[in-house]
Amino acid sequence: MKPPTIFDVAQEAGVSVSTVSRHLRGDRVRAAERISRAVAQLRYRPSPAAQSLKSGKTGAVALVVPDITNPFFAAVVRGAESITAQGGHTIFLANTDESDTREAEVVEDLLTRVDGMLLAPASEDNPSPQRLADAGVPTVLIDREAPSTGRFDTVLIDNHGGARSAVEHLLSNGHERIATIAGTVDSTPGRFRLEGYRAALDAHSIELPPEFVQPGGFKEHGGYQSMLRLLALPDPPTAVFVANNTMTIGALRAIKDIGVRIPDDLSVVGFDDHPFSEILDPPLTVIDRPMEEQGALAMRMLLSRMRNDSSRESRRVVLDVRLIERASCGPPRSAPMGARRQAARI
Amino acid sequence: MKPPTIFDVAQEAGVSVSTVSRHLRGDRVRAAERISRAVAQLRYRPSPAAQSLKSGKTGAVALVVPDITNPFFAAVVRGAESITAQGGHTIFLANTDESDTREAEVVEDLLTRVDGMLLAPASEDNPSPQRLADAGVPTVLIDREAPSTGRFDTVLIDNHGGARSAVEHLLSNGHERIATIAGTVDSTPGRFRLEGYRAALDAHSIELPPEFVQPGGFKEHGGYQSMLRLLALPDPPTAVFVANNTMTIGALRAIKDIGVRIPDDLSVVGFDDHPFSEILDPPLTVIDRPMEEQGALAMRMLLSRMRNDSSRESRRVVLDVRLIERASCGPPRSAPMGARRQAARI
DNA sequence: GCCTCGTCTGAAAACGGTTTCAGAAATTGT
DNA sequence: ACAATTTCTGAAACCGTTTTCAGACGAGGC
Repeated sequence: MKPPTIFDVAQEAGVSVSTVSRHLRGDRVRAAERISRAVAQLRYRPSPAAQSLKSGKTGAVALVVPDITNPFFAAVVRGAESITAQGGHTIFLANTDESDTREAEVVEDLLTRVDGMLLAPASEDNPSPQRLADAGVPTVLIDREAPSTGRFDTVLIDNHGGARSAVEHLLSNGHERIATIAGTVDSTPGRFRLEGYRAALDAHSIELPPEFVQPGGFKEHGGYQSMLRLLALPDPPTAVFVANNTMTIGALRAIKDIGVRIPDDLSVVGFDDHPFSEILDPPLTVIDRPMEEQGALAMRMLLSRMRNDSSRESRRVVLDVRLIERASCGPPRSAPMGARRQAARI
Repeated sequence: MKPPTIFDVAQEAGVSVSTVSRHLRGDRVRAAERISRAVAQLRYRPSPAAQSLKSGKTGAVALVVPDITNPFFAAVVRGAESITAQGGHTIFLANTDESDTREAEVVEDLLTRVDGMLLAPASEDNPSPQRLADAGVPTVLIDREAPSTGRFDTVLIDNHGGARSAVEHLLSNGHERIATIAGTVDSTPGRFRLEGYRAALDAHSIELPPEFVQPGGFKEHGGYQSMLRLLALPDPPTAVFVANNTMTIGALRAIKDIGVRIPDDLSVVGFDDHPFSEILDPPLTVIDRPMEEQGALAMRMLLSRMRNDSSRESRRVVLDVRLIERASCGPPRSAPMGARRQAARI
């Protein structure tokens, strides 16, 4: 009934527990054969609790994300998991629901149960990374920075550049009235994507009506409402850059409800690709990034950091993004013929 | 540097470790005030390793799924997580990549680290549930059964009824040449959805050409290939029931590539709803089910089972599904006028 | 003021491993 | 065959908690 202990194995094999322990850890031992048989027969597995009590290591890492149902974070989890699958670490997963207080709770709880943590903080000014640093838990931040606290290993993507190239794609199609549905501004992706958007317009000296920046909060409903507001404007935009995947769904739903046509009436660029993007009508132009790679890289950095005893100085990696051109962008209705012709050639 | 132990707290508060332990577990203690202060000041947190060594409980549950990037399983994880968030259990997550051998590995590894397990087995005849039963780990199966072994608590959905109502919806639109892209037949959902499909056709005495059942393996690529084969048939179907979400994406991509139009040339019903389903053109008719609820319910059953010391006999819960009618189904091209008119009224 | 009773306390023994230490056995060299 | 090594072994300490077991202390009854 009760799981067998190392003592049972020792007894079965007629040796001391020390010998069994040594054999299991790889030492040469005379009774190796008998011990292996006893282990197999009793189906013995060492107790992780006892092992980690002695060693101080838990053999586990935590992975804390704002929302596992977001395909991006699901991909990150998968990428991270594919790395640990080899190296014998198991993964604790926790959702924070984009809430700082919930994040503080789960971090506090996980703190003692893991050897390291992969964290996508809910906001930039939240205290979790600092807490982890204080507790001496190796930590790698994913997708979001913690500028208030010290340096952390971080795996980001080029949010600024991605947003900028999205907007530039729209500009090159002849658009000038380009709006954005922005994410939460106190998160790294939200902030930089908004800045990239602004920078692109700035570079082309295009004035930006304040109502062209709509807060969508990275939520589908926010994207829906924002798009509704944009389309209700007396002088609506001819193109919209939507700053993440879930808001894009909401925005497209609003567009569908209103009856606006893409790309004839409105051009749209989203952020983050999805298998569905390709089969929408029209297929959606998006900024794509290596999602699983981002999770895998973060996990590799975490494992390395856990080995190197936190001596090495912290690294900040920025992954490249790329524009996937599909058919959701075209020239604006009132565009000069040049741009219209140019777009038609694509 | 090193985390403080209960001994440090005892020293700081000027009492014995026993007293500290008692206070933390809720006993009335004279030095309660001083101890609390010492705990707060040292930021003491009991070591889970030591606690579980003593108690035999780990305070963790495992959640083993075939593919976390499948939105269904992501939703299940979220639902399960929302339950444990209250009750103080943390979640180990593992992916099996739909592989029996990988599943055996992770189950074997997790076995000793958790008090209970939520498992969506990769196939129906795999040995993991039996192994868990042998080891005395409370287990609840999600979405997939283990008929070979004994009874387990299981949370299923009405796959048979869902498939059947999907096909009946197509029949009521006047279709008679209805194909299916089936999942892996040795999994519960794959098996029952196929049977439900067959049952519906049988009930209407419709003969079924063998090539109308295409194996898609629950993968996007399989859905793509299957749809290509169906459309290349000399006498192709006028409607297709696709047995899961990922295959549906592939199938729709094939349809788009070929240039077939929905629902004019082909009607389609998918299994599992998705935010994107509504904004496809045309919006996709699907069988929907309570995904997060399925995860939450499974977790509730697991926690209950963990309390009741596995005495109670096992329960098998089947959740209802429902058809969401959208615009991807219409009468077949060659349908009799009656059906065509009837469909138009909808 | 003394005895009894109940409450609170600290020492010590687990829990199941790993690791140090010293001694036993096996090996080598002569 | 004996000493000097080397390899292997078991006893015991330890990791940080919880829990049992007595004993100390204070309160209440006579």
